[in-house]
Amino acid sequence: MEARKRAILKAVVQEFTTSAVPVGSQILANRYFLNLSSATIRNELSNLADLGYLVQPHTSAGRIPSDQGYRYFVDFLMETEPLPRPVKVFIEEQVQGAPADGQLFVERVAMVVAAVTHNASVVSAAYGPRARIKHLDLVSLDPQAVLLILLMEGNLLRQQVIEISQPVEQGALSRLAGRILKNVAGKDREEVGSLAERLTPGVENEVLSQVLVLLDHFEQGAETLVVHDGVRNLLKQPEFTDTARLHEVLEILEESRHLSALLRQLIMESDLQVVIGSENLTEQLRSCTVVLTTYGPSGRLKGTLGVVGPTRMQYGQIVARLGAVARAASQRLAEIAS
Amino acid sequence: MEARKRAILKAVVQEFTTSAVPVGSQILANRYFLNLSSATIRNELSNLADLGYLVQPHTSAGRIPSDQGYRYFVDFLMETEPLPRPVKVFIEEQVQGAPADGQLFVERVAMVVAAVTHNASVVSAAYGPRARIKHLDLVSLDPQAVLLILLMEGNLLRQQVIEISQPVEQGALSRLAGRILKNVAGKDREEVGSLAERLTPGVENEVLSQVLVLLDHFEQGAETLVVHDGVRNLLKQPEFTDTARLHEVLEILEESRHLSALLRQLIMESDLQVVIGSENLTEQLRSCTVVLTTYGPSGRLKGTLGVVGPTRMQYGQIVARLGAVARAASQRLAEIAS
DNA sequence: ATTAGCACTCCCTCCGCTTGAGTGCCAATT
DNA sequence: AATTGGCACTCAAGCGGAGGGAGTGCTAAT
Repeated sequence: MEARKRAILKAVVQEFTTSAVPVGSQILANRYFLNLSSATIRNELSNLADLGYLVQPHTSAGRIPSDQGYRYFVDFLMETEPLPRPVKVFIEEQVQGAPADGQLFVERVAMVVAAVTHNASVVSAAYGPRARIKHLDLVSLDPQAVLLILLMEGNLLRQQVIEISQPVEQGALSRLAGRILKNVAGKDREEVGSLAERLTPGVENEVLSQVLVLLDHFEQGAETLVVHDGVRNLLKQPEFTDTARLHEVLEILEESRHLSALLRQLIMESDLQVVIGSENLTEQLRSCTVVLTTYGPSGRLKGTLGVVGPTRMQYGQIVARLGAVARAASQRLAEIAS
Repeated sequence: MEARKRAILKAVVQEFTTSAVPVGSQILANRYFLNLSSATIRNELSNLADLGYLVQPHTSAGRIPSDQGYRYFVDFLMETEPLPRPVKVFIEEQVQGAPADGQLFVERVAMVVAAVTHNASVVSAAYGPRARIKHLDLVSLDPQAVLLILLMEGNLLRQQVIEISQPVEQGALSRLAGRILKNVAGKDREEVGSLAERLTPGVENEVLSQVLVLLDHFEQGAETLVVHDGVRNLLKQPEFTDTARLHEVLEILEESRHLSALLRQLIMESDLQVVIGSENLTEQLRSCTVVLTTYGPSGRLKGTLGVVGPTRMQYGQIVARLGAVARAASQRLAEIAS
């Protein structure tokens, strides 16, 4: 595309993302292209519309970017905005002070993302199929019931009540837990699996197989480790004055099953993903953009962190800020979840 | 108030809560009072309005209940609806199958409340100042840093990184944890506090004082243990077609600090609380009703569970269903968090 | 290739009109 | 004395047309 067309497309996106009003040739000529007349710009706009980058809400209105227009903008024209000092400070303070607890950590990060992007945020805990067991403990509830406590890398803590075939009292349980831990500490799902196969039946094996169940549960059910925040930010956007739109989005956000599926399917591919409007496979998100990136202290451990908002969002700013939060979160997690 | 006035007020509330349209004398005469003329009912409606139980949106409209009208209805006229069989089954299945983990348990309960009341739900974890320590463990991170894991009654699990003054390796840590646990198991904040005072300085005391910090943190920061769900249900209600209203409510729901403060202040007083519209001390909830009740396996351990919705809600149904969830949750918690 | 000029389109807002549901009151009825 | 039918009155909501204005597309001139 010629340079001038690109410049005009860029101007349209920038103008529209801040004003939310379809932008006309006059405004572009006055604010962005002082050396061109509005008529020239009209011709270019018309061309850009023919090419599919812009659309007109109705005949006598200005232009707004199509999904394809936003796509071109994000791929070729967008400049990531430098972080304003206060935003940088806010992110660092909040994330550096985030609790070690995996669940609380995720909630904190979601809060920060929502605050700095002024959109809804979505964050999943750092986990992965090769995550290692960090600690394990057994607590006696009644003679045959035991609470299994499992701490994974990323400081994800889970508990599960398990039944054992013969009564064991707390002292023996603690020793058993210590013995098992020696074998499984630092191991991942697969390694523990092969360990369990080699073990003769007995209480130790019963516990191990439950550990496996819990690990698998972790894996599929990353659902429980996805949180969202900042829905209130969406309410301020004109595209959500119609509550029907918002209802669709909330259906996704409040159903963590859907949400985790969405994240998993998207984040496979690359480190920064911008999914614009109709590019979304999820029906309910067709009028939204989802921006996702990953964070994590290591290659094994990956969490997702993202933004959900109207397709009209300030891409440059949001990508920059999301990246900053991701870096801070990775760093903090390396400290506390080593 | 005379019986007939009460009957008419009751009819107005019932009609309005389902239709969301101001109710006129005609409809009442036709559907509820076949032996009275609409003129008679008009007189009664006029009286009820003078008494402050009803208001008129405008001169030539029907009547809607005022906050005072709803208050009278809830105090004297409401009949708790019997649970439909499928609802009963749903509640029991979902709550019986709720995970042992305190956090996940709360999330499950919030989902159930939202589903059966068709409103937004708010649930806090079962906790109290006299909650007892159930288990405690120490995990070595690096030589001087230790992860303290604390399991409380109600299966609330928290972790905190603590610094110790001299390096201790994992084996010794585990023995130390066992020793401390012997002393603190089954004790509450106060008992652990007096224990710590009697202890000579040393690593054991350092750990104990951190346990106290964590317990205090639990206490004030019940904030982290309040979840909400079902905001999407509110979007279907005509009173929230204006997004400004919804924004106010979301400000409260999404700020868990506010939310926990709200719950704490409300639930002090009685076991079932219905706070209607302007009765709310919280500015942003002035057009909402909050219905709260408590649940818990014991007197020591109390959680809150509630509904936030428009003042026009089906009080009888919601109170009944909330109660059913509370009972199921108490029972389930007694099983798993003994 | 650019631009001034101009007719044209169409949304938006305002205004007045009509409709209809509902009220309040009065006089008649039981 | 309570109830009721009758009736004038009120006001929101829906409809349709007029006017304004922002913006376009086209044409002809530069």
